[in-house]
Amino acid sequence: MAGATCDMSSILTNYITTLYPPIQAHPVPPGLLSSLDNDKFLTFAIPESSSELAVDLCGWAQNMPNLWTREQVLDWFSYSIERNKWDASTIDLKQCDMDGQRLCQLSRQDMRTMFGGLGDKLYDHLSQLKEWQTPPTVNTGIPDYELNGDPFQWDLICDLIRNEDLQLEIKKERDYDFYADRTMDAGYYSDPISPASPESCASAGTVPYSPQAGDSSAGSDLDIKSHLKRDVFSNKNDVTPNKRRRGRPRKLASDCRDILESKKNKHSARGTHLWEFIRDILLNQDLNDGLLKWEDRTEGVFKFLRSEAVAQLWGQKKKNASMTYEKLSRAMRYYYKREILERVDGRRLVYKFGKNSTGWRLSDKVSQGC
DNA sequence: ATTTCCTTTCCTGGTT
DNA sequence: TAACCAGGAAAGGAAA
Repeated sequence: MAGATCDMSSILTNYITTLYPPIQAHPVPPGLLSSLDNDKFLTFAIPESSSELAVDLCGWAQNMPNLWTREQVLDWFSYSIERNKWDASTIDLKQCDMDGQRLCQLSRQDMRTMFGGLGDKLYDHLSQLKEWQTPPTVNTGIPDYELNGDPFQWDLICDLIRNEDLQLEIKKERDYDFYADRTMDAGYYSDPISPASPESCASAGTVPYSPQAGDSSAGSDLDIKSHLKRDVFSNKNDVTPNKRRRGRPRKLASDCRDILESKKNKHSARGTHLWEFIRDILLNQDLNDGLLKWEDRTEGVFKFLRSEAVAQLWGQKKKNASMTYEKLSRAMRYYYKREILERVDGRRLVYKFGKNSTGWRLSDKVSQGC
């Protein structure tokens, strides 16, 4: 019996690890990892301007704005509205309905006319993105990281490069064999929905989706690489050292992903939301192992096949051994009100993604292994 | 220190 | 009878 429990635990652990691999599992330069374990990490200087720019780079500047689809343009508007804490009700969404080419043709005055006070901010942000999209092809002499196509790794780098001390660490490590002759794995493209959003990570470790596939931000790995190098190694003059980041310091966790997650979403970490956890299982059919299944893929209807096993998995992720389907389902029912889930009446163990859930639609992600 | 969000836990009562 | 559903209430943890 004990053995069986142990086996189950082992299976679940493996499952969790596979679905949400700790970032340490990937090769990260030793200097960087040691810095993560250092308390200094919590109080490192975060230069506002460069950090925000770095976030943008990691999220938006991976595709030429003039190549954005209408959906991507809308996503960008949405992101910008939120980023600037703008009252969305003052924006006529019809004005946002354009593709990237049209967007890039707008002058500052056009933006002002269309979006009022937000127009300047939009124009400036777009200009920054366009500028970052045309980096000089200067060989910095700095070896690349091996990212293994893992978006968490990208996030880690994005996070680290905003940190002056870590920049020094990186330089110290520049001759370390670890990076030597490494090349970038082009297996991942970040989601434009929002920089480092949960959605962008939904396909993490699953199936990279192609920029040609239509909806997502594209952009070559070379673009990103150039951006990273520029931010890490070229913008030293922009840095204001030892300025503490606003708000509560991030918790130092053994799981580096937690550290990264804390900045991505107002209140949640990637995969921490139950509905995202469920979604990710559904999108990882190879790992699903009969836990959940799509009843109607296009409508977002799914069914729990092994409800208690899913609950245990959720509990394992939340380090809560007492999680049950009863409790999990209560949390699921709270999503009805927020329209993240919709009721499916008369069907046991069946739920449906609602309009406020993202990342599960076939149009959201092409080729997610579903 | 406070507020907000997202659960988690417990519960009662109903349905399949 | 067991399993599940619905939702109220209170509380906890984390982040802002």
